Amino acid sequence: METETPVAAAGGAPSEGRPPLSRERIVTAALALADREGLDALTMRRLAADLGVAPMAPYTHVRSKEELLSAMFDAVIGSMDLPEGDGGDWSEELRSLGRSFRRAMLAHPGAVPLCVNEPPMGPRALRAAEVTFSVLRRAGFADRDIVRAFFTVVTYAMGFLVVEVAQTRNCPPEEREEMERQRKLQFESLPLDEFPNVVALAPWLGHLPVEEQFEYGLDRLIAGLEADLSPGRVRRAR
Amino acid sequence: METETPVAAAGGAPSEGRPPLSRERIVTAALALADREGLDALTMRRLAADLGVAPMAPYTHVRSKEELLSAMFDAVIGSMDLPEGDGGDWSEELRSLGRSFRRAMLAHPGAVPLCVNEPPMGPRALRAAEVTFSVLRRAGFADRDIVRAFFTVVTYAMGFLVVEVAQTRNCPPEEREEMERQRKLQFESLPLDEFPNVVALAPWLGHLPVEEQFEYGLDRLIAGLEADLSPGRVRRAR
DNA sequence: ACCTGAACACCGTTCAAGT
DNA sequence: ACCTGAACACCGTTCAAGT
Repeated sequence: METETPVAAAGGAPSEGRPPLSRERIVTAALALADREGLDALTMRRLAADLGVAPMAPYTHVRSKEELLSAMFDAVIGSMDLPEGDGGDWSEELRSLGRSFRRAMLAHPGAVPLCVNEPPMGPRALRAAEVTFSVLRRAGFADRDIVRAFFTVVTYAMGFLVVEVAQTRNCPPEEREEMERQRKLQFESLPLDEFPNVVALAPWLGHLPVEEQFEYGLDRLIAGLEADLSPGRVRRAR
Repeated sequence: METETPVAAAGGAPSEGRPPLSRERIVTAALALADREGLDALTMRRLAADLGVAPMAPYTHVRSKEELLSAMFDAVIGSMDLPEGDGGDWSEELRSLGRSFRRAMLAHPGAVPLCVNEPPMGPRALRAAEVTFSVLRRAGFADRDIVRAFFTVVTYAMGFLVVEVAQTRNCPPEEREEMERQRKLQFESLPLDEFPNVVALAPWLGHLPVEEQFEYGLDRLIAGLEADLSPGRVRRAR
């Protein structure tokens, strides 16, 4: 988070001049730990150790581990870059919001798996939602479709991110190429009569350029929304 | 799984006439446990207890908990209903594959969070992938776009499901209506000057008909794919 | 109000034995 | 080959104390 207070960041002696615990300090430390070693390594006990404090101390500021996880997710989404101006093509603005969401989440890969727990509607995430709603409203969507379109884009982006970081986390970049080659070979060697398409597509299935794939899906989704809006098409009743 | 052997399903005495452990029996029991009490309750120790066996016994058939989770996910996707005929509108077939995926996953809600670990490309899931590829090929997509379109639809469906079951799990149907009313009120009471759209959309944000929302996104996505394919539009180079 | 320390009821997995 | 039992190094959270 950019709101992080950098005071005494390099934790020195355990109990000397240590700033008092606060919700924000706890969330920041939790994000740092999850980013460094993965969400599984984020343990209330390890978190307390990182903060130089007894295992139960964080519970004064956070009701439970689950509440902490929610706060972490909300904090990351709250750090999204949001467009300022009200001008420009709505579809380009929506695309840019999608990219912004991905960028913010990738800055804290440890928090990405939290996507699965709840839609991004926490206190700090609300600003991003508001901006997205206003973009869709100016595009001409009806109230109901604004909400539907919003959740559709969010669903796509979350699904993508969650799989993206899961893939990149459990396989360091050095082994990456080798793994892709392995997977390609595996698909190629399947029985041709049973899996003709999997075999034929093996080269593409082995190596998915992640950036391009994100853009492709986002493009198709927004094109689909555009088609729903365009005057040449009959709007569905209700 | 429909391949489940129903022999001695009602586990009686701990060590009398019990069928020998097998990978399949383990996966089936693990799915049953996860469906009943959630993925968090799926513990190697509890699983062993359910199977009437020592904590370490399952490890003879399964290398680690992670491997078991992969097998569970693959088994659920392998249970998808797949269209037989090669006829019909490709977009309708794709829609129906999306629905089939959701139906299969919802039949085992405990396995849904596993979506985040890997794309559905395991041994049993491959049949579903093959069918989807063939539908997209007949639609006229180039090899590369077949794969891109496939992963886009899968990403959307997985993202949707993961949030859907997370929402329905930690809130029983009785409390559901009350929670929705609460959320609506919460959105309505936000400062109007800061969140005009969130306030205006509160009724829709409170209550999202889940079935409809899934169909909406799937429709828009497929419409977007259609637009990429239609002759009236210039196909992108490369 | 904020933090501590011991304790409870759990985990996944290793390892050496058993049959 | 398949299963057991004890053990190791952990969990989240409750509870009674401390300051």
